[in-house]
Amino acid sequence: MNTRLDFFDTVCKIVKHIPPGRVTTYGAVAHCLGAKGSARMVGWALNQAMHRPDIPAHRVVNRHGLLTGRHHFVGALSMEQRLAEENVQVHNNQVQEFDQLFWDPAQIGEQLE
DNA sequence: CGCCTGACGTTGC
DNA sequence: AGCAACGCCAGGC
Repeated sequence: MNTRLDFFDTVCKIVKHIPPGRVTTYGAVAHCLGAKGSARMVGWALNQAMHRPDIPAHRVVNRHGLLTGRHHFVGALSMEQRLAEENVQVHNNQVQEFDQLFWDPAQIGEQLE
């Protein structure tokens, strides 16, 4: 219950704080939530959050930098397409320079700084 | 009420 | 280094 709102709320905030041209992973968000072992829950939460325009879920990918959730995107624009608009090089559903474009949720404070 | 699935990650082999 | 199995937690059937 509260856990759901807490998880959802935190994921929501983190994803919204993801800077453009940057991508993060479910595990990184989960780790920030304190549920590092529940990376799946992040995807689940995002599934609920992606329905909101303020939630750029397309910037969240798996540990391999692969756009695993693009099949869940009902929009005409696919994740790779949107990421491409963000100057993020994506090829075959895989983010190029993923290690370079990787953004950690812990950097939120730094971004605000 | 119990089992399976799911936008993942880590550890073991 | 690559592949397989297990673990998480909640939702759906």
